[in-house]
Amino acid sequence: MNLKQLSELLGLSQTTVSRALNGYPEVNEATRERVLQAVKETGYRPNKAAQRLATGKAGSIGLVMPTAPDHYSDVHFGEFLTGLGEEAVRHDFHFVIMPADPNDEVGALRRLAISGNVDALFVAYMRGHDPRLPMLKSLSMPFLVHGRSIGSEPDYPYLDIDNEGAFYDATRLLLQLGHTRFALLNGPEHLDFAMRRKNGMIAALSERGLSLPDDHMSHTTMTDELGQTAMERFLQMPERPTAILCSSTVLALGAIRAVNQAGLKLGEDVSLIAHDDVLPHLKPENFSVPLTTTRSSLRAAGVRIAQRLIGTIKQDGPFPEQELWKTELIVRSSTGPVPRADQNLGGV
Amino acid sequence: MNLKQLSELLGLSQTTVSRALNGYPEVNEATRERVLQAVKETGYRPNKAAQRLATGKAGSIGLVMPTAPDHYSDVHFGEFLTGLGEEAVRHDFHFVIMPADPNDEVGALRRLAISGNVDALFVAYMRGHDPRLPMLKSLSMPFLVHGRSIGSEPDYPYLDIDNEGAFYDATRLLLQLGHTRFALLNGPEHLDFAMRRKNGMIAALSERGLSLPDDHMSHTTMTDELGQTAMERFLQMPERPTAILCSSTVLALGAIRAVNQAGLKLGEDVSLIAHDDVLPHLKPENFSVPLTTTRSSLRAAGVRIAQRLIGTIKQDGPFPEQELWKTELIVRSSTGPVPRADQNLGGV
DNA sequence: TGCTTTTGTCAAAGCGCTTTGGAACGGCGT
DNA sequence: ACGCCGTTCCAAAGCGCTTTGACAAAAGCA
Repeated sequence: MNLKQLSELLGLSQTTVSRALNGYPEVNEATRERVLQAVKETGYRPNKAAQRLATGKAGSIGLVMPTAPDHYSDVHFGEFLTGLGEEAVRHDFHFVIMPADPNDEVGALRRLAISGNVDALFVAYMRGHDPRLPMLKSLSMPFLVHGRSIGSEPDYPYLDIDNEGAFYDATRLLLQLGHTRFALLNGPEHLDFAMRRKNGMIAALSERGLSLPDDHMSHTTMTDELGQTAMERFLQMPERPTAILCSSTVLALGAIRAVNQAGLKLGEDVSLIAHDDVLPHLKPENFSVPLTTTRSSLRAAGVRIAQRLIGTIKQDGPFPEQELWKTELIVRSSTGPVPRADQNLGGV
Repeated sequence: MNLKQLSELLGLSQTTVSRALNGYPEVNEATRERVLQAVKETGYRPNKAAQRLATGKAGSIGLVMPTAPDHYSDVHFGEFLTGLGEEAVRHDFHFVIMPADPNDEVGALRRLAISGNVDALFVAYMRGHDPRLPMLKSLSMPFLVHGRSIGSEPDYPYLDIDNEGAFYDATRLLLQLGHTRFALLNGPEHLDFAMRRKNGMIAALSERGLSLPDDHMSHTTMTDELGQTAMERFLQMPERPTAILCSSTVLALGAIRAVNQAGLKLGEDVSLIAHDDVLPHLKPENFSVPLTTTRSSLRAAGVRIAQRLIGTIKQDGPFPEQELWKTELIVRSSTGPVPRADQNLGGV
């Protein structure tokens, strides 16, 4: 069943049917209804290839999937992709994926761009001075990045959350509660978001004349096991930290296991604030001690990025080039005043 | 630059140029050379959409990417995808990916099929009685599965490795070395390959009148941390197992850490055989005690699957419908005779 | 030499859609 | 009655490629 057959069936011209389908104003509402009805009955679906040829739009956005262990072992990426996918399906867009050796991300991105299969590109997992950025800019194809890249000219379209602000605020809260000995469970060190969170934390600390020694930071892939291991190390320190910042609720899950196994009480002996990406299977309010968090939905970011990308392709715009989402600081029970015994002991 | 312009430039007809490009025989070799040369100089690339429209082929294969934590936290999938991608790039094919809620895999697969964006479908991570299979069969679109599905009618095209055989052989080797107390570090219980490996192991054991109690099996996502945890549990048993089978070298990595930390010697106190997917960053011969393995390259499987899928689409066939790859049993130093002290103690 | 094959090339007809430039029609004012 | 406008629809021209059917030119055969 194609447009021609459908239009013959309806006794209309192809033009009219096409316009009815694509929401053009110059077609009678009654006619449009009739067309829509016929589409339902016949199960007509426009041929994608023909649409692509006629419009010059592929209806797809490209992304290269790095096959490095770092990226894969990451439920966060899955959650984000789900958001992207949700919105894409809604507009009948799809993703073209190119698996690539992590050493050849730039090349893979270029190949994807010139393949003619995509209208726009998307990248994530930004690093400092990210080499993909100059490449994308030279490409004359719309693109959007999730996150930012420290050290790069900030003249590219992005969506990011205010990582510095989030961890700055979280640190301030803990400082106000009297804590002076801090530690950080962070994501992989080379990733932009991890750097920014660290910076935000350090900024707040230095306002009080405190610093954060290297051995009080852990940079790992964000799994619960690694969170536990790192936390165990912190807890074995002679002057163990009482205030922990944590880049993910997944890391926090492990960290809290370590706290419990050490016979300590979360929110009393140890205060912890985690960043909450709103993962559906891991709700901070359901932890045995509900978690104080900085919150920003990863899935919502995916939805928004898909929206902007698709909007740009369809030229629905204009969209803001750069969006920086504030996070919410939600106080629950995992934070409390510094324990009496640890007061006035001075910072690390 | 399009075909028309290119042909005018060359003083040839579009037909001839098109034929020269697509390897048809009825064009003079000298002419073909000339065309190819011009393509290089002008950087001409055929318009994908037009090709799709003219040929009816999309030049792409679809896969739904489950966003469940299980699948993501899996370097194995990345390695496999790399193989697929390698071969796809070679033929200028691409993947269309649809991220999907794990509860809606079947629906996502159907949407992908009717979207008109793909010529063929690919699925992996098969489970028993997999509900995707009947759906795919009803679809009149070529598909290929990696793995098999216990409990399903075996009338679908697949590529799988002989998981039963691999673990049967591995178990026999350990039995011949005198071991009687076994344990298994396996992948997620509901996945077909894990079931088959367990079955192969149990088959070999029962030939000697041995069995494998539930607490001597661990079913987890295949990360090194979880391998370590599970192994620690095995080693704390009053009659600790001396022979370990392991579904991945990644699990083995953690397991061996546990062995070392318990002050035991691999290949002497404990023998271990792991399945080796030939992950580039984890070579069994580079372990401090080189690992005895059952080997089958996951990347090679990816390449082969892409070949078959692309071949089917291009009707290059015929390909065998079902392929079952034998694994190699490669003996290195992580296996040795049962320790003297543990001899004749009887199986679990 | 005249005849049939083979070889190398071409013009033109799609593939199924979007979109441009008009045309038919009714309602309005004069 | 006429001309003019806005609305609603249509015919036809692409989009860039593949492929069919035909045709010259070259080659093989008698």
